[in-house]
Amino acid sequence: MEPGQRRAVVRAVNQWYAHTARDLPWRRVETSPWAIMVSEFMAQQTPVARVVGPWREWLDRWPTPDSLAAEPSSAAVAAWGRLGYPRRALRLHAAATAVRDHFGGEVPHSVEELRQLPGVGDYTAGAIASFAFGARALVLDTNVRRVLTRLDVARQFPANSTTAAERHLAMGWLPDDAPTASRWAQASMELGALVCTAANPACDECPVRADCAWLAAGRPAHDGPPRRTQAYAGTDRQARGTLLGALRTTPEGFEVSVLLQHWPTDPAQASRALDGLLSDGLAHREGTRVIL
DNA sequence: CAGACGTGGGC
DNA sequence: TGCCCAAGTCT
Repeated sequence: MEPGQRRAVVRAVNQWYAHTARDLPWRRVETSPWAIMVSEFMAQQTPVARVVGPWREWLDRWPTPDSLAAEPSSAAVAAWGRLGYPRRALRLHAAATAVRDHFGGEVPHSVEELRQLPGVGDYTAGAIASFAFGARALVLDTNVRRVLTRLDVARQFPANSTTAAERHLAMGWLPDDAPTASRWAQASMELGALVCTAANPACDECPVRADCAWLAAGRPAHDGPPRRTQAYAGTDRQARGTLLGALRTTPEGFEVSVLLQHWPTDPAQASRALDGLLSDGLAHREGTRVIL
C-alpha cells in the first residue's frame, strides 16, 4: 500500500478508536506504568474482558512493583486465580523483583530495558513502552498481525509465528510521531479485537473496508500451512491445571502419597504434573506435603 | 522452529 | 457438542 493511503488508513482507524474503544480501566490517563505492565502480563493469551476484575484486585493489593516483590512468589500464584498460564504470575513477581533490584523500583522506559524483564517479550516490551510512556514502538500482537495481513497482504491469517517480513511491514505502518504511533498501536489492536476478528470479521462495520486488500479480493480463505491449534483435554497441561487449582483452594496442601494414589486418571500423569509444578516453582514441598 | 504452557466464552 | 481462539513467552 502507498504511504499516502497508509497514512489515511491510520488516521481513519485512530479516529474510529476515539469513539469506539472499550473503556478498559488501564486506558485511563492516570494509570501508572506498573498498572499497565500488570494488565499486559494478564492479557497475554487471555481475553481482555476476563482480566479486568483480577487486575483491579491485584493493584489494590500490590500498587507498586516493590509491594509485590516484598511478598513470596506463592502469594502471586495464589492471587493469579483462574486467569490461566500461572507461570505468568511467577514471571510478574520476578519482573517486579528485577524492577526493584535493577531499576530503582521504577518500571523502565526503553524497550531494551523492558525486554530484560522476565516474562517481557517483544510484544509486551513494545506495549509498555508505547502505552505507559507514549513511545513510538512496534506493538505486534495477534490482533495487529491479523489486521495488517488482511489490509495489506490480502490473506485471511498471518503465519503461525511472526516473521521478519511481518515486522518490516508493521514498521512501515508505524507513524513517524510518537503520539500518533502510540494511538495507532492501541487502535489497530482494538480493531482486530472488535471488528477484524479471527472468526466472522465484521467487515461491514470496518472503518477501512474500502482500503482492505483481503476484502477487495473477496475474502479468500486461508491456504497456507495448517494453523496451530491446542489440544487440552487429557493432556498433562490439564492435569497441572487441576492440581494447581486444588492447591490454590487448599492452603494446607496435600500429602503427596495420598494425592498420587487418589488421582482420578493415569497416576503417571499425576506424577509428571506434580514434578512439573515443583520444578517450575509453581508448587513447593513441605516435608511429605505439597503446597502452593 | 515447534512444542509446552491454563482457562473459559462463543458459536 | 466440541472446536476455535484469546493484548505471548520461553526453550
